[in-house]
Amino acid sequence: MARAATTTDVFNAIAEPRRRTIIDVLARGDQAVGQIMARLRIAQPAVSKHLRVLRKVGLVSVRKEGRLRLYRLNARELKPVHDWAKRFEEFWTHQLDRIKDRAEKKASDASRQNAPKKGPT
Amino acid sequence: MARAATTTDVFNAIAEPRRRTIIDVLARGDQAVGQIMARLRIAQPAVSKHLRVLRKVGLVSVRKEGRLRLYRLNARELKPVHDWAKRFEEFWTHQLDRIKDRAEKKASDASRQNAPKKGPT
DNA sequence: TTGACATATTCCGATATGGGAATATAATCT
DNA sequence: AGATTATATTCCCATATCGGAATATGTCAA
Repeated sequence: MARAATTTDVFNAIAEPRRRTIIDVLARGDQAVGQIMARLRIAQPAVSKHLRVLRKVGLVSVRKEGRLRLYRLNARELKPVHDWAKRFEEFWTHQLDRIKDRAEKKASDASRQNAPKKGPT
Repeated sequence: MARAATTTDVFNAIAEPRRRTIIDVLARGDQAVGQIMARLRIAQPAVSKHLRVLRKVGLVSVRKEGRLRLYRLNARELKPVHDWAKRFEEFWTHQLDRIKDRAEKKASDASRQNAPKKGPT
């Protein structure tokens, strides 16, 4: 198996930094491809390709207006990312000592399970 | 240019679901490769390879204990992910109407810039 | 129709992937 | 030393990537 497609899920889609930038740009309001192109300073086909990926994972939607394609962010698709990352928030917001202690305790439990030779205490 | 390496940054590293699972497992305390292997139900070389990626981006560190390699999560490296995703939190926590309105307003500004022909109102 | 503009798609190539299989390294035991 | 256990590395390959260049599609204007 090779690397999962970028269109597999949101996590894969946002791995590419330019796609995150596009998301940032769209967060300020719907934009046409040309505008995104201008902000990102990358060629038009590249922008279209990135937008396609974002569309496939549901992060953006398109609407036609004249010859323009206005893209809209569907930020709710980012919730899984936020939810997942949020579970680790305590690791940098709380003072670290308690976390470290807890981790060390569990760690010694773990090593005891697999390496009983290296006696505890 | 091809796709960025998985070791380029945290966003690329966590795109792979098994690596996120490893992170989840390590969040409960340090673990040896064998334990991770058991939880993920994937072969040992695969685990080692994933751990290598996580190490390269600083998400985990290793410590030797006998023949074991105990891996520890360095969750603080996930802060950028959380910070980035958090900026969109309002999009799903607040009631959507205001957000939508704001987006639509900006959108019409945008389209007016590039497509004055399709004059609004 | 012809032309200009906005965007999408196709083709190309260099590159990295992730898993499996085999092998290497390291630590420990007998 | 030899055997066993734990983990890492190497080799292989099918696959998808991202950007660039070229081209296709679609919309509006003269």
